[in-house]
Amino acid sequence: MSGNDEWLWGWDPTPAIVSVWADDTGRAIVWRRPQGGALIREEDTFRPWLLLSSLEDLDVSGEPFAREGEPDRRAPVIRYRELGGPGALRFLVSADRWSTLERAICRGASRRIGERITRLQQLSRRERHILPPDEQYLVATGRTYFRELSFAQLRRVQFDLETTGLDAAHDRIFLIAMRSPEGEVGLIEADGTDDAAEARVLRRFMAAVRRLDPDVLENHNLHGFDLPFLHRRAERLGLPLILGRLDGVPLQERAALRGTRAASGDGAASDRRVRYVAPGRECIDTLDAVFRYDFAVRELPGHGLKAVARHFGLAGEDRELIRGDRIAAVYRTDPARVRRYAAADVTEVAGLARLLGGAAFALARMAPRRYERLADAGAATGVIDPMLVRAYLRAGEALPAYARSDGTEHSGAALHLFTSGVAQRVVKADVASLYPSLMRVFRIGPAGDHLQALLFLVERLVDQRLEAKARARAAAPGSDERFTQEALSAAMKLVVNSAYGYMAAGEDLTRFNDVHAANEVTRRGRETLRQMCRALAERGVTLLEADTDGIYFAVPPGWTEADERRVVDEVAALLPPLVQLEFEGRYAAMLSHEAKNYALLTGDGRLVLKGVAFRSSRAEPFGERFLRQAIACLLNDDVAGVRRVYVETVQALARGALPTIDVTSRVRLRKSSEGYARTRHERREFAYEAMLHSGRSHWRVGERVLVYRTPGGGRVIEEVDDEARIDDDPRDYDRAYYIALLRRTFAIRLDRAFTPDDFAMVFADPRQLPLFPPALETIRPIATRVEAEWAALDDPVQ
DNA sequence: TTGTCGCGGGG
DNA sequence: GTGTACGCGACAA
Repeated sequence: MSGNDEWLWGWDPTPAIVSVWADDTGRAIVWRRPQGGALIREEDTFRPWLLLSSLEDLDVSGEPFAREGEPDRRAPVIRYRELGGPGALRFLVSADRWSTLERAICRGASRRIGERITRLQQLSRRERHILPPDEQYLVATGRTYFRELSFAQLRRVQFDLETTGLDAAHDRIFLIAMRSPEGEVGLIEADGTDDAAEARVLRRFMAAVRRLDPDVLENHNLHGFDLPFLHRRAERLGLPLILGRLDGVPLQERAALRGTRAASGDGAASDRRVRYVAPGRECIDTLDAVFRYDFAVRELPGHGLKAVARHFGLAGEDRELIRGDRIAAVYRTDPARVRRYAAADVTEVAGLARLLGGAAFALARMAPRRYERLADAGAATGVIDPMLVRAYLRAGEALPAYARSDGTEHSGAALHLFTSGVAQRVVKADVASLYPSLMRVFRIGPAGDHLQALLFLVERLVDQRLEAKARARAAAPGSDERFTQEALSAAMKLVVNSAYGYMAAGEDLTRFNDVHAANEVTRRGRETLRQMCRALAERGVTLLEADTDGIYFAVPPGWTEADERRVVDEVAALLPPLVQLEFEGRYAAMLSHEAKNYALLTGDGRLVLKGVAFRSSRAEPFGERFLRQAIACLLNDDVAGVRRVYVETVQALARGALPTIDVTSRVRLRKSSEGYARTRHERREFAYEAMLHSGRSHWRVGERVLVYRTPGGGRVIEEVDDEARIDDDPRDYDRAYYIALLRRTFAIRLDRAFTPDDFAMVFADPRQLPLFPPALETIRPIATRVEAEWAALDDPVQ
């Protein structure tokens, strides 16, 4: 083990920390659950601290202070240590409590700059580095969460509110579902509709939280809906909302960009955004995990609980679905349905949290931050920055000041479209973790990081990740150990892949960002991609598309998979060590439409669509289905089939044979009916006109509807969750409009596959031309070289 | 047409 | 003492 592994994992061995609460008085409360058993609460103390670039403010403050370890008769409570190295923030100043530091430094600073300052945060960011108390504690002690504890040993409770609406100003909570760590679902229901009944629900909820005593509270959109709603209702009812482990301490606020708008004292909405904190417990929002997941994978149909649970196979066959704005009404007539619905919610959340939550859990073993902060932080600024700060302080080195921008723009990755249209025998090759590899090969790290701590983190985490993956493979499937090692591996991957993003982060975001270093990484990346493209082209393949770290190319007829692998290996051998080009997959055919927009046909006949041109959640279902069918024919070299699909779709539309649902698109109403009434005379908007035309003169902001065009305007179909009412099928849609739309927005996505004349023939109006003109037989899909891209292959990289 | 802003989710 | 994505639609210029 390398001595500097402290930079990765901290150094204090205290196991099983499940929550930390620290305050300005230097008191820290640490909750631990060794081996997943009984909870232990420990009191600790620490000296609140900050970093300063000079001691001048302390000097002029008149407050006695002294270097650490230096005897002084006046026994000052403020002590400092001067850190080494070239960094600007070189004085680590501490006191027995924060207010002592604040008073002294602010007094001095006020004198120095001739302006009254009362908070240390008011000092220029160049002059100080301040962490919240819990992070001061974790950085100073080298402790981290969850040592020797598995995810399964955490006590996690899920809860979900059912309310009469979305607006906490007048809607109420009438039911709360809870799921215990043992998997039991309980319901707390209102026994009336007045304040007193709702207050009883809240009190029973607080008691249940106290009794179950979870380390973690979870729900989907917990920070966006449930906690703010609870907070607001409790405030209205004059009830202190105590969900944490500190006696009598209600929910606290913390600033968070992705939080909800805080109500200022007078009740008016302020610009400040907050998230709520329950001291002693960690509030984990599965929506954050879903975002983080989909950011990398980009596969989810939506981010809502129901859609995600279904996507991951967590939803039961008989999952109860109720449209959001019907829940309260359904509860009055059929409460059992709402109970099943709420129970399904908490059950799915528990599954989702386990499925996607491992990475954040593992991150909390590394970075000196609370688990709930690591779950919602961006990986670069939220994880790496605290780790680097801890590394520097551990090494006794000063932190650099925020680098002033010299105006250099950040330059990005390369993207080349070499060929558009249809290609057969397609291979995908890519470099795993290109940017971290380039950082290692060329020793590219931030200029201000003279300890090269970021490079050290990347190198050690790449190695340790291989070990974690091996341990995961060795563990029994489904076991705790397997889960833990996979989670560690995922967390390490997240950190490694964020190292580049960390350097590219905005100038005030991180201590060590460096746009020049980031640009050097992308420049090397572009160079490497270009080198791979050239080397492949020299070996007789047809380049199709190259993006950042991956290349699609087509091989000549007669090549076997062994030939394909051989060229990839040959090209891989030309690259720097550590930059590993891999054979990623092979496909029967590809339709390349635009850069990042293409369709692939796999060897076993599956169609994979990528890019907004082919995957749009807003597209009308008939168009989406047409695209899938037509592209499947096209990639199977069946042009007559493309024509047939087109003709059939046109005819079905013309006859009104398609159900109405197939021509709808999904919209969200952002203006209220009153709001739209005010602007309607200036500007008519289709979705609202469709509402009015359907006899819906009142709606709520945020309501989702399915809209479609009729000859006179438009109409709407309501949705029950993601399911439309299938009995709502008047088929009064504007047939000519949808036939035109089919060609204008869907057929056009196959235009790269044909010459203009052939395209006109394949997609000719079947009502004016023969359905299957004989010339169709001779039409073959084409591919077109983008000559400029090929020519530029030999240019020097910018 | 082009640029800026806000959303994504929850009942 | 907070800090992202990315692509899209709505709206303003």
